Order: sequence, then structure tokens, then C-alpha cells
Amino acid sequence: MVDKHSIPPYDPSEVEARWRSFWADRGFFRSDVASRDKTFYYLNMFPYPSGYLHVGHGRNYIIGDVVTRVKMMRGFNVLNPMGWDAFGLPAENAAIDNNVHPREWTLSNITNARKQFAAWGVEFDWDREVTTCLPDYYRWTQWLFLELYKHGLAYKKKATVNYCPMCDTVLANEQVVAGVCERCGTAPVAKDLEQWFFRITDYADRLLEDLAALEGWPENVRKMQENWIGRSFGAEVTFRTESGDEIVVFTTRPDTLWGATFMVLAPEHPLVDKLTTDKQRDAVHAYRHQAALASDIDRSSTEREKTGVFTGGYAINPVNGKQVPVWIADYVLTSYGTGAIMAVPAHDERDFAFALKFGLPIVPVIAPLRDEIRSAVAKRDVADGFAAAVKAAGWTIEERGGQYLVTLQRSQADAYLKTAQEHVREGRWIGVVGSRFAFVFPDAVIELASVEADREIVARVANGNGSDVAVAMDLVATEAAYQDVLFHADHGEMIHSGAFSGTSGEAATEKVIAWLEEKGIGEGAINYRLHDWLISRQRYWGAPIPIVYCDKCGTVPVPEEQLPVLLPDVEFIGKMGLADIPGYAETTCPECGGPARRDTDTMDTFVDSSWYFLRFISPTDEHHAFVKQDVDHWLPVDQYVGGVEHAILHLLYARFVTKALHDLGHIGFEEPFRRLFTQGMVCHPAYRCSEHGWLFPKQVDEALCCPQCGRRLEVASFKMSKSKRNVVDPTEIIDRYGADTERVYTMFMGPPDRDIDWLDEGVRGANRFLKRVWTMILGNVDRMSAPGAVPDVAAFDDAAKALWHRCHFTIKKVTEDVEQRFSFNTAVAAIMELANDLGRYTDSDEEIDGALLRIAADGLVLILSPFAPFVCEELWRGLGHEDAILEQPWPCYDEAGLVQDMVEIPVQINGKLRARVAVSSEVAEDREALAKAALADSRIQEWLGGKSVIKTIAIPGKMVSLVVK
RNA sequence: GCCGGAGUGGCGGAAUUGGCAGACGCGCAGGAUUCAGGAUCCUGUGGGGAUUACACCUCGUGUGGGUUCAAGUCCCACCUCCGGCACCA
Repeated sequence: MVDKHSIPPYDPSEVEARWRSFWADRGFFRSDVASRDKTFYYLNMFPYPSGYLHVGHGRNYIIGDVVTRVKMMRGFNVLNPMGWDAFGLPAENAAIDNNVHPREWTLSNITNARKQFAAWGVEFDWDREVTTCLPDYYRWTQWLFLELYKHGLAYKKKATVNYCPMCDTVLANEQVVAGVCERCGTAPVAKDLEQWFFRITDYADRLLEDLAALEGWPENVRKMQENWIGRSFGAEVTFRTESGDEIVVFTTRPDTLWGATFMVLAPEHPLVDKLTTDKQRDAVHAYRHQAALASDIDRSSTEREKTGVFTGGYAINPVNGKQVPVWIADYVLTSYGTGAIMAVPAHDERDFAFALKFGLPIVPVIAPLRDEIRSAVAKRDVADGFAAAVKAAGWTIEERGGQYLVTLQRSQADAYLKTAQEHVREGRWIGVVGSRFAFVFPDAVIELASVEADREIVARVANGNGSDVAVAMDLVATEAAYQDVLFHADHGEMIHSGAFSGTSGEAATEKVIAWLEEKGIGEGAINYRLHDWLISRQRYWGAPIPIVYCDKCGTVPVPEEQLPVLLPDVEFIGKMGLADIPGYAETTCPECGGPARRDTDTMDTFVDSSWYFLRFISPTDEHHAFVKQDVDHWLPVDQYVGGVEHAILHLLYARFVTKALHDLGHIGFEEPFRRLFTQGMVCHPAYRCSEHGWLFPKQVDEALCCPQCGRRLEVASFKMSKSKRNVVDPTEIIDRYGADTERVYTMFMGPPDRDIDWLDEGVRGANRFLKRVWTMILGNVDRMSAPGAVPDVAAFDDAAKALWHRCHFTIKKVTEDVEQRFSFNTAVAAIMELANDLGRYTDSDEEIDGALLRIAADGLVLILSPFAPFVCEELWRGLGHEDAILEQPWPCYDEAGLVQDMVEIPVQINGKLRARVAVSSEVAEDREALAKAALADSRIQEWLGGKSVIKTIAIPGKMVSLVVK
């Protein structure tokens, strides 16, 4: 037994102070880029340097540090750099609030963050630090811009763009999330401005198709990108107005063309004026005015009822020569497709609602996949004997209230129509809805097969009672029994479509497209939701766009040797762009030397971050952004880690820039990140008073009432954020328990990809574990053999064998969990189990094996060290070693060590666990011997009780299952 | 509405290829130590039941079905929650 009083208590602050600068001083994290051997590029998404990092940020970096340390001990040449996404609006806003220059604010945050990393024991190759707001970085961002410009991938155009009035700048499409500015939550307004764009849509197909090969990426991120790119296949079809103007529409359903009974243009569509008749002009003008005022959120709400106005104009449906009215409505967007649609109300939900509201004809041209026809018949509309006739024919008929409901299938429709006609009373009609649409009158059955048929039905019905019914669908749309068969968007058989009737499924689309192309009235087309990337920003704190405008020479790129175009060094006075800085725009033309003006916009900060992973390979190169042979060797990044909030923006842009640079010959690969991991957020309870807002946990007492007004507080767990006052400050955790404890808890608290609550009790548990390891290791050093001792495995007693096995098993598990599974919580759990077993072994009264103890203790410290590097470095010295842990190879396990002498094998009878038999591992691996051993067990014999075994399933090493009768 | 993901003890979670459900930790309970608190250590801890015996039985992984000797895991239908997109033609 050990005298625990002789061991110094675990004092993390003292231990951590001793090793804080050790790893950096020894240069362990400096990487050799020239080396080509076993390289491993690990990359965290570089942070925006804003104030203090909290324990939620820590999760990201601790994961990286653990993986990096393991990889280093495993003999990899690891590159794990860090940099700063240092341009951007928060710096400007903070600068305005605190009256400092954004540069000062940014750089001081960086200094602070570096200190926090050191306190966490999170190490990087600081020789490779990149900072996007410094000229030696943004010079190359400007170079990237010019490369894209020279090859037609950057262009300027006037466009309607999203402008955020709060941020005072335009936004990329991707930065408008759920209709509001991603950063400040303000609804953007539409502005027509000349802006720079990157031609990302040229790469839409490749960005989509290459997703499939990104097997190391999470499925949800790939799906999100797929949705964002939003590729849809269909056709562009040209309609003509009566005056001969072309209206091109995009449709994914060319097979429904025969059902296009009207057209809808976006209110902003250029042909609207010309189409509008004098009679409609006022209404159209008013509607367009109102649409222009409505915000995008209002316009794009699916809840809202459809609105629109008839222009008075008509176009010709090219497939059947029929005249269709042209409407305008704000459910058609200028930003998608051609800003004009053909409306097929029978097979498009929006068009259906619009047609019903405005009384436009609805003609089914596709048979639904579900073959069901319904006919609701008022009793007073039919002669006696109707129900009997229907029953006699064997069709389903229900009776409720004053009506019959007949349900049938398409093959029965003709017979039913005949029966209905025979029974319908004079002046009445019967509707048939579903797989067939028809109206039955005493002297005729009219199929809803065309607009003309629709008119005739309406005319006949109106004759009788002068109703206000506009179209045939109105006659049946209010009938409850019809609700789920009125409309469908199935890819069924084409009907009422001339020669194409009878064509069905996806093939219909292809055939119609081929025919459209042959006739010259349309062609196959692909449409994307993705738009070109708007990169101009009207703010100061970004990389200036390196373009000059000359009256003589036009748009002139700044020559490469004149880069960088420096941000003007002004005393910072507030919200402004480069245009507000006197003298900045004035320059001379690089081509003719005459007077010229600079572009006064800066680039979106996502441009900075779209290529930084390349710069880490040669961060100080003054002649190149990066060196091809080096990046070709080190990239794609082996493991990229960051928040899922970048699933679309940053990751899509970085993929685009990589592909563009590849095509321009600068790099030899097409995807930047081989494996991607998105870590979950760390949450913490936040307390809110409806009157006084968010409260710090410290202000809250047990009664959960507001200290100011006594109101009951709302409590809920949220992602840590300063504004909700629920951040956990790592400094407090480190002061109280040490960084090692924070690291172990962070890794142990749950699967790293999942959102999780930070629990103070959990932190204490991690601390307890480290204390236990400390006491156990230091308290047993005297009983261990010297380092390097080789145990005599053959002489082990049972307890020693078990511990020996546990050591090998744990090493294997931790190695696989970290390297392959990214499952750090189970890795830590396995180390805890080893520590528990080791503790049990040293506490027992039996004689212990000094060599085994040495190996187990050394091994425990080595595999724990990536998680708790400070305390392990200390314990390593305590164990009598002189060298650093990072100079040690990762311990290895051998298969022999994994084999146990005896194993317990569960035995099931009829699927229920009835016994466990202890057998030697040889027996356990032998199917027949294992089955025999199971049957020989006395408990099993008892359960069998003379019944016969019909089937025996023995899975070597796993279990035996007996089926008995 | 569409597309993803997830539902397992009081809590976080484990079970990697269909093979002993609940590893590991928190919390809780009892005990040891202590003047006391804290810290530490030991024991127990899914529900229900049984027994002289913790070498027992039984139910149990969101719900309902199914496949299988065997299902948290596979299939079908559904419910709930989270995330993304959303009048995208």
C-alpha cells in the first residue's frame, strides 16, 4: 500500500506554469514544409479575432490539439497552423464604439487570443501565422481577384442587389439568411448598383457533381450545398405575345405545357409595360408600385395569399396555338429562371391557388398516379334508382346527408358516366373528379379537356341559375370529398395533350423537350438557384479592389507589381467606405499615365478566407501567393474542422476558388479539403427577465426570480454568446481546475459533432480523474521497475494478465477513436477504465509485477498526454524520464496482448440470455468446441431440461444461441 | 411543404460489422475519514418482482407492425424534437 501523504497534491496552476512555454520553446509544432514524408495537414477554420474566446470556442481548438499531438507521436510530419480572418464589419463597429482604429482593435484581440491558446496548451506553428488584414496577405487576395478578372471570372455589372441599411453595405445572396442580414438581422432593401461579381455559376455543375466524391465530408453539409446550388433540369420554352415579343419561360415540367392556361410575369419583368393594355394600365401600375415596396420577406412568405393583376395582354401557347392571358404577380421572382412562368394550374400548387382566386381555367393534362375517381352527387340532382344502379354495377357508394359519394377507378369511368347521364335530372349536373375530370349533363358528358370545354361547362351551369362561377373547377373546389384529388404534381401519363397523350413518367419530359427542339420553340435547360457571388462591399475594413477607371483606357487592373493597393491609413472616424476618404480614389492610369479613379469598394471578407489554406504553406513568400509544388504536396487539407454555420458560405467559396485556381494552372487539385468535421456548439443556461433582459448566472438565486423586479425568469440553454450572458470563461475554469481539466472535460462531455450543455459538475468529474491519476502514478513510482523493463508475461498471475490485456486494448481503442472515428469521448472513457484497472491492481494486497506496473503507468501517461498535456509532462518526469513526451513514439499494442486466456461467452436459449460460460480463447474461437462447451454447462442443461436442440448457432468469440423445442 | 439528422436510466452519453443494452462520467443514496464543512476513499444505483443466496425471473432503447436463432442496430408505417431550404416555376 502507498503512503499517499508523501505525494505532493496536484496543483494545476503550478504544473501548467512550468510547461506553458515548453513545447513552443522546443519547437515541436514547427513544421518542415520541404519534407515530403508522412505529411498531415490539420486545419481549424481560422477565427475572426473578436474579444475573448470562451469554452465553446475552446472545443474546436482542443480537438485540433489532441489530434495534432497524437499524429506527431505517431510519426507524422504535421502542419497545424493558425491565422486570423481579420477584416470585417465587427472590427469597424467595435472601433466606432470604442473610438479606436479597427487595426488596433483587431491586433490587440489577436494578442489576447494567442495568450488564451497558450493557457489552453493549444499549440500551433506560429511561424506560419497569417493575418488577412495585413498588406503582405491582402496583396495576394488582390492578386487572386486579378487572376479571376483576367480570366473572365470576375466581372462588374449593374444589378438589383441586397443592401443592408444597418451595415451600410451590399450583401451576397448567401449572406441573406431567412430573408434578413446574416450579421445584424436587418431586412435588406433592393438597390440597383454597379457591383463586382465572381462567376461562381460557371462552376455550379462541378461544385455539385464533385460533392459526391467528398466522402470525408458530413452528409448534411453536402446536402446543404446541394440544396443551395439548387440545380433543376427542364426546358426553356418561348411564348410569343400578340405583338410578337418573346417571353421565355423556364419549366421543369415541359410535359405539362398543354395545360398552360395563362402566364405570369414578375412585376419587374421588362415586357410588362408593352403588354399592358390601356384599360389595365392603372391597376398594373399600382400593383408594381406596391410590389416594389414590399420587402422580400413579405413577398416570399408561403403563408400569404396570392396577389396579382391581369395586364390585358395575351400570348400564344406554342404547343397548341391557344391564346393565354398574361398576368403579373409577385410570386414570380425576377431572381430565378427568366422571371416569367407558364402557369399550369392543374399541376402546380401555386398556379392552382392563383387560378382559383382569379377565376382562370384549370385543365388537367397529367393523369395522377393514384387512380381514384370521386363523384359527389346531391340526391335531388338524380332520379330514383341512381344508387341502385351504381350498386348494381358494383361500384362503391356511400350515403351521407343529402348526397351520395361514388368512388371508382379509371377503367370504370366510362360506364359510370353513362349511368350518371341516364339519371341526372333536367337542369342539373354531376361532377366527376380525380383520374377523370368530367361534368355530366342530361344531354351530354363534357370532359374537362380544354379551355373551350371549361367555358362550355360554365356556360351550361350559369344558364340555369346565373351563378358567379368563373371556371369549371369552382364548381367542385368547395366540395369536401374532392379536396385531396383536385390537384396533383405527379409524373403521370399525359392526357389531353395532342399526339403526346399516353406518354408517361420521366420519359414524357425528354420526349417533349426533343420535340420542342425540333420545332424550334424551346430547348432543354438547366437552372440554378445559385447566383454569382457578389463581392463588393462599401466599407473601409477590407481588401481594396485593385481596379482603376480611366476615361481613356476604361477599366484597368492594377499591375501585379504595384500591389498591394494599400488601405489608406486614416485616423478612424466612423462608419465609412473608401469613397468617403478624400484623395483615395485619385490616381493615375497604369496604362496611359493620365488621371484616373480607383474603385472604392473593398472585397467581401469571404474572399480573404477562400484561399488562406494555401498561404499557410509559404506564409512569408514575397513573390508568390503560394508555391505550386508545395501546395500540391500538402493539400488537399487532410482534416478540416470548423462550425457548421460555414457549410454554405465559406466552404462553397473555398471550393470555387480552388477549382478556379486549378483551371488557371496554379494548383494541381480541385478540392481543398479532403476530410471535413463540423463540431457542435457548446450551450449553457441563459436567464432572462421579460422586463430587464438577460442576466448573468451569478445574479440569479435559487428561486429563479429577477433580482430587480422579482419576476419569474425564463431559463433555457443556448449557444454561448456575450449578448445572452451565458458564456463560461475559460480563465475561471483554468484558475480553479487547470487547463488539463477543461481539456479532458471538453473532450469527454459528448460526441464532438453534437451540441451539448456545459456542466460544472462534469468539470469536477474530469478534475477528480486527473487527481486520481496524479496520486496513483506518483504514489507507485517506487514499486516500478526501471524504465524500459520488459515484463515476463508468462509469469503473470490472473490480475496481471487482466491489466496487461487492458493496456493493449486501451491503446488500440484510443488510437482508433482519435485517428479514425473522431470519437474523443469514448477515447477518454477508455483511458479512465485503464486508470481504474491500474488503481485496482496497485491497491490489491497481492504482490505486484514491477515491470508490468512500469509499462502500464508509462502507457497511461503517454496516451493521456494529448488530452492533458501539462500534467502528463509533469508525471512523465515523475516517472523518471528526462525527454519530452512529444519525443516519444505513441505506444503500440500487439495482437498477442489483446488475447485473453479465458473469455466469457453468453449463451442464449430461444433468444434469451440464460448463462455465460467461461472458456479458453482457443475454445471460444472454435465453432464446434464452443457449442460443445455451451451445451456442457450445468445451467444450460437445466434450462434444456430434456428438450431437444433443433439448431445451434455458435459465433466464434461472440456467443452461442440454441433453438430448442 | 421539401431535404437532412436525432429520439437509449434522474442527467451527458456507450454499444464500431445484427450478437451480453446502459461502458465511462455526472447526480443521488449508504458507509469510511473529519471537530465541522469541503476534499478524498469504499459500496450501491433502469423499472417491477422473487429468494436462505446480487450464481434468480421479468419488462425495457419515441410508437405500432415486420424480418431473424438473435434487433438500440435491418425493413414498413407513424409520432416528437433539432437543423437547413422554402411561392425556386
